[in-house]
Amino acid sequence: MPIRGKATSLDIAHLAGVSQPTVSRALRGSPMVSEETRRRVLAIAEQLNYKVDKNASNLRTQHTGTLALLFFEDPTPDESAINPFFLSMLGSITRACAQRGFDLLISFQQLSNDWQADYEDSKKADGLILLGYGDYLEARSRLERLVQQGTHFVRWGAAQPGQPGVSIGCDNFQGGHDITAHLLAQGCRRIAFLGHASNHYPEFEERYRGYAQALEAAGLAPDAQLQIDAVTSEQSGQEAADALLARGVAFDAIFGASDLIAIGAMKALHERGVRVPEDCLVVGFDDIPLASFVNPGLSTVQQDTKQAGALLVERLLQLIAGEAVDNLTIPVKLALRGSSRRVTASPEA
Amino acid sequence: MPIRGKATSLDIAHLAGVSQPTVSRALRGSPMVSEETRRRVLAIAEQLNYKVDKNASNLRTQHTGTLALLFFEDPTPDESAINPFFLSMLGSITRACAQRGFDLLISFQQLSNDWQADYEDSKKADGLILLGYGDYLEARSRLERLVQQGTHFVRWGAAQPGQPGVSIGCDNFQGGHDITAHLLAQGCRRIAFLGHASNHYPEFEERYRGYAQALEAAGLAPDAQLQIDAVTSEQSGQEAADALLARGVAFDAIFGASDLIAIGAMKALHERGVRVPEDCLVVGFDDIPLASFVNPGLSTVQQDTKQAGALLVERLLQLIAGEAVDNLTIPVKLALRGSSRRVTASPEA
DNA sequence: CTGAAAGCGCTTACAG
DNA sequence: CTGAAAGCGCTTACAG
Repeated sequence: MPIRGKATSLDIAHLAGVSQPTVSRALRGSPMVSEETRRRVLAIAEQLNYKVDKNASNLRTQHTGTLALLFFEDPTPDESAINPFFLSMLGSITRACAQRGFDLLISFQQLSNDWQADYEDSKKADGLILLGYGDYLEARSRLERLVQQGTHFVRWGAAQPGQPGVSIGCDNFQGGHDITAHLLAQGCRRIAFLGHASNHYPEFEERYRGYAQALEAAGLAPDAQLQIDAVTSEQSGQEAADALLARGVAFDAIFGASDLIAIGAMKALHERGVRVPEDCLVVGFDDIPLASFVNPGLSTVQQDTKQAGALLVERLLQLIAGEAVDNLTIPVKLALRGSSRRVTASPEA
Repeated sequence: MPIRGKATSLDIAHLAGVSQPTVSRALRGSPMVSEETRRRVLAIAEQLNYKVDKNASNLRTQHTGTLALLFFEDPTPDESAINPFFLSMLGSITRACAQRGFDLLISFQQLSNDWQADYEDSKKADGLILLGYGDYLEARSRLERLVQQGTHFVRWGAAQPGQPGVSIGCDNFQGGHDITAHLLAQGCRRIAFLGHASNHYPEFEERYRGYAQALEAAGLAPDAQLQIDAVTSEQSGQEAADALLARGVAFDAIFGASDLIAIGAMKALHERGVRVPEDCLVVGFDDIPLASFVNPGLSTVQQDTKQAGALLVERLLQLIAGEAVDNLTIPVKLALRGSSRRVTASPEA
């Protein structure tokens, strides 16, 4: 038994009086090994605290048992500010990986100039999970390159026809529709939309389309004066709400394309003395943990991150196994709180 | 040039008309290769989109270029609820790793029964970063085993004499002292401490000791009636505050041993009609993002997670390089907000 | 059920 | 400056 350095399967073989391949078989639970031999090998392995060398076995088998998670967010000013929604996803993805016996390698793409970081090419991972709302049109060519290289990957985001690779996303359209219908049911007629509504941000665009359809179903036309661009950050939401106020147009509700936008907007309204929900209802999208903490609580569209993480991992594994995998859209539901509760009586904290 | 499968260094060697070791040297920037050869090799490698097989090179060199981050929290009821403080750490650790060219493997220990998951033994990582506030006495034997096995690791937490391995932590004592002194300066005399104050939770214990010393410096004695056990969660903080109220003892401030505890306590106070800060000041510890969002904003002790993450990685790398590394304590500072602002005039939102 | 042999794709002395 | 050789620690046909 070697004092220095970790034990190898050969050490165990010597001690057990068998060949090294037999040790390998015993350890991997092969049926081609007698019970007695297996027991002996296992006991010695345990005693030596032996662990299979992953590099050696990966090299031999040509797969890694590892998935890589790549965040490709727009670079944020404060680098520690990861979008809280993706943080929730991180948790569920980590768990899904662990349950299936895979390790997770994570990376933030801001730092890396070679985009997909070649995790799969360099045999560090069997496949990639892509997370992030950046400019889709910019990302698109990179996705195409991944497809072309035969890289296995799944992406969280709007599933659209003709797009490269496999996407899994929530039903942004339905979510946008339902939350808008909710505002309409509260009596709102002038609902502002804060967020990009272009094909650069397909998730937001879908939410906008749902918003527009709900309006039209109620006999209202979307008013361009009530839409202001914004990306997912509090700061951006605050600026957008300020810009909306500066336009001087009337509005009775704000739909933030993400919770961060909505929360930033609430802050702006508060600073200008516009009361939520008395003077203006506010809703968001995502249901990040913060949504239930702001005052009043933010009504929003809830994405099931637990299910999403599990599905991303499951589908990626299918892809790696060579199965065909389709895009997938996950249903959403509303989480209604104080920010969209029409008050008729006297306000209370 | 092979159509199927990734290119290897041998493929490149054939195409460049050199031996395979020469390709390896050229790619790794060895000075023992002529400029002309290097250029030729590099060009072909690029064209073939060649990437070094990490398993092969790791196996050969016997290190991985990967660090593993292990969360060992007490299992939480809602599994997606990772302590937000550690989430901030995750961000800064990821960045520090990337800057130094290391990959990060992450794992949540709740799922794994073999504790340190043997990342280093199985050659998946060169070293471990341990993150989590669990029961220290339970963790201790495991830390000892890691030391005994010669595993390289650093741990975030209270640095105490005689403890196994290297710990890096913030100055919990000073933080507890300073925030308590702040409350005293606001005129508080009956300050409750919500959180465990035993050696099972050394970080909390240190914060408690700082609290006690500040009280004593002001001529006050810590009152056991004003201390209630709690772990880091909103729920636990809420229960602790309820228990405090149930005791019927007078208090004019609450020091939550973590922000989550403090925020839970604020919720409990609010439900009982106790106003913050009019009737009772509240402070926490950590400065999680949520702290500035609750209403009123939570005064707290700020830990510099950016610096902490960088230091954890730096020290771990030193350890791996065989250097001696000491425990380290990072200074803290106060982040004062509305929850500890004594109001004399009329209250306002 | 077990062993001898080959090979995964690199890196690194060792010669020249 | 370059090549032939060895070997990192496994897994998997191939024989028996």
